Amino acid sequence: NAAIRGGLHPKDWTDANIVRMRGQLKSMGAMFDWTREVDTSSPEYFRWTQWWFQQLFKMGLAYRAAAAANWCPSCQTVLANEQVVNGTCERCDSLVVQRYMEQWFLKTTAYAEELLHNEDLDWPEHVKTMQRNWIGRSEGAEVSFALESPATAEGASEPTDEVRVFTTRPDTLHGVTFMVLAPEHPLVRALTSGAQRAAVEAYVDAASHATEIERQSTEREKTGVFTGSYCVNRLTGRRVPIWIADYVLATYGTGAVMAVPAHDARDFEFAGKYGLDIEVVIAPADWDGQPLAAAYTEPGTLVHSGRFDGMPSTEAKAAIPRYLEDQGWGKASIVYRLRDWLVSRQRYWGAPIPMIYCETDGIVPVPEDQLPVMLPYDVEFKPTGESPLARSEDFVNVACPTCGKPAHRETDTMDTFMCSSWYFMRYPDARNASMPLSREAAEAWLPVSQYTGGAEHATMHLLYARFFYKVARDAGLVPGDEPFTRYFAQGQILGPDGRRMSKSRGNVVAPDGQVERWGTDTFRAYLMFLGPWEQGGPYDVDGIVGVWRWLSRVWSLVTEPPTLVDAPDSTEARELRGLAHRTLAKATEDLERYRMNTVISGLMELTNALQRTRDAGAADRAAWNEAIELLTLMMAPECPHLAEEVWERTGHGYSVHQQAWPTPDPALLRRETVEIPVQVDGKVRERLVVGAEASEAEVRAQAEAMPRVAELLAGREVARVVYVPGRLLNLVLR
RNA sequence: GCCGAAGUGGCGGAAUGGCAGACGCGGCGGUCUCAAAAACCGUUGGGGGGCAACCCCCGUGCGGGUUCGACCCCCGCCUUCGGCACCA
Repeated sequence: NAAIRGGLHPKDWTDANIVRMRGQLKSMGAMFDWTREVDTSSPEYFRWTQWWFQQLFKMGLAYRAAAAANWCPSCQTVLANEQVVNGTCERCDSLVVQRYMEQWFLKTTAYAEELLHNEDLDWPEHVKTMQRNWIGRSEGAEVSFALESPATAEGASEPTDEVRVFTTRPDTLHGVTFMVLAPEHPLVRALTSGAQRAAVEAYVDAASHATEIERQSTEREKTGVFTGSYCVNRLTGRRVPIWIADYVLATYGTGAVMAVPAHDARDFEFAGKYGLDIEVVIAPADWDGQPLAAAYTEPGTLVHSGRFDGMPSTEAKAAIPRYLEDQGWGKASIVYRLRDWLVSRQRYWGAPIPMIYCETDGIVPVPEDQLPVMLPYDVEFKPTGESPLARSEDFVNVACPTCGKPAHRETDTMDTFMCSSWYFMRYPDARNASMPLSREAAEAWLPVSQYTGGAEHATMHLLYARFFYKVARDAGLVPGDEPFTRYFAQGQILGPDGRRMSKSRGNVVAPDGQVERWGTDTFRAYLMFLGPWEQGGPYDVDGIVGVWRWLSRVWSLVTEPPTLVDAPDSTEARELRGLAHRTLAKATEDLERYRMNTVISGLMELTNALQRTRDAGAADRAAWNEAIELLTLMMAPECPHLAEEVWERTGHGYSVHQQAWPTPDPALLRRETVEIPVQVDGKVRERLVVGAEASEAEVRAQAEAMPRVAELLAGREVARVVYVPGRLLNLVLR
């Protein structure tokens, strides 16, 4: 889309961006091993993305199925969700419809259970929670309801005599009074009676214009239409009307739900609105046999449930599915909210899907020695009504690898998430021309010990990458089970408009201007100083001059030092060394937690103290040199260029970046005296300087001797004394 | 709507049960300068009192709670941001 807007070919635009961003990364002093650079849009890389696709196909993890895509009838093209605005096309305002076509899926659900278990990963808890909720495991039962007369589902050849539903409440099965299918359910057309046809078709059409987010809104009023057909609850023999409603999604469970209005709030509301029966089957403890005023969703005792009467509902959740299984009417079942991954894109700019369709041999992978399937450069990539590659006859027409007869290539390309799901597995062996990576390289480097990326990737990229890694493991390519043992979710620097910087929004601000004006070290340190790394915020360079001033002060300390004398036991010398080591202790701790902003502020404080010492005229030689040396070492990660220069000027050899991170001296961390607040009834009234190890009695006596404290205590009785050594004293009055 | 996160001076933020506002920007006052910029020094949450050293009250989105003590923990709300499967 950016290329179309800019009137450029996507490849030229991408290549230009790569050159530019490579330069930006280097200008910012980012240190990478460039021999391992990977470009996911290069044939050397996407050859292996295609190899992965075939690997998944051979492992039975890739399959074709019909799936909906947003379709603009006027532009004749598939739209991304982002391009659909209020149900209409962002380009031409036409009403967007759902168009069904055969597309490729990857079986992410095959790994749902394993992906759910992320508790041992050293990742932020909120990201792990989001993933678990996204995968959304639900335990329940799949239950078969008998159709009154057989019906043929869309796309099926044989009629069926049942509708299957998934429910998390099998204990309420005897209270089913209606059934609801998703409007897209394949049986809808067959089950619709003549009298209901117009209403059902209108409803299905309306539902195709609503987004999934709208349909799942719990505030939106539930609507639905009766199909005119019935099915039978095998357990009770009850005749159950079949409805359709858009709050039921075709993509979850079986795309059909049984409705128990007495024990589900949504069903209760729906039954009330359409005058459907409400049958109580779980009795609350104090139930008087009267109709319920609202759905009762808590545990209780089964009633009107035949052989299960009197059973606690918690027990019935297991007993009823067991019974269903014995009868052949259903079974206990677990479903996941997670869906299989649709990877087909009807777009030009992507890795071609390396498959061939032959009338005789069906779906045939392109032979491995013919990979990569190249993406032709000279193709009309603007929207035309079909996949752009389908218009290139040279691309489409191919001999079947099996029988040699004319066949045609798949013309869809892969979701770019495919390319980004395994790139980190390529870094260990980026130039390997015979396989995606060797086992030796994988053993040496994987899994990734520290991964970093925005939390916006929590449920998609990070989950796809975990899926890919497990597939790679099962293919014997990589060690371990997880790609990223440790992960840090950085915040995002937003555009000046406060929204995410994005090529499609056009609000991207490049760092070049600031690097040019202030230099790399100032810009780097400023980015770190802006705020907590996991937080992010709007891009705003107003404060950058403060970092520039700081670095200028550091420079002046080195070029214009004080007169150095030998006075190692002076108070000033001891205080300077103590401050330097306390700063080091804090920086060490902060760096481990990636709190770069407080590392910088600590270094600024140390610099300010050094400047005060310098301005006083003279300093102890050893203490001064030690403080400057520690400051330089602590600055090396943030301001690598200035740190190197200072390192050399203070008489050290090359290089500061080859020094070990220093260790604080514990003896210097202890303060001899501390100032603690004296509180009376929780309010600070005085401050007291005491020895760090002073006892409660000692401190209390000193505090009570202070005139203001004595005044506040006059005539009152101290009921309680709270003393936290080194922190505070609190005198609580009666 | 659902899932996740965040709300602190004019601004970015610090403090994760113990002195709210470290560090920095900006503002104000000053030094230097013919002047301006830059640089440097001082000052800076709001309100009130005192000639003054200082003192008092209020204050971390809103309402409640726990605690000697709450920005921090608990309950309920509000707002903003991220994600919601074709932006990546």
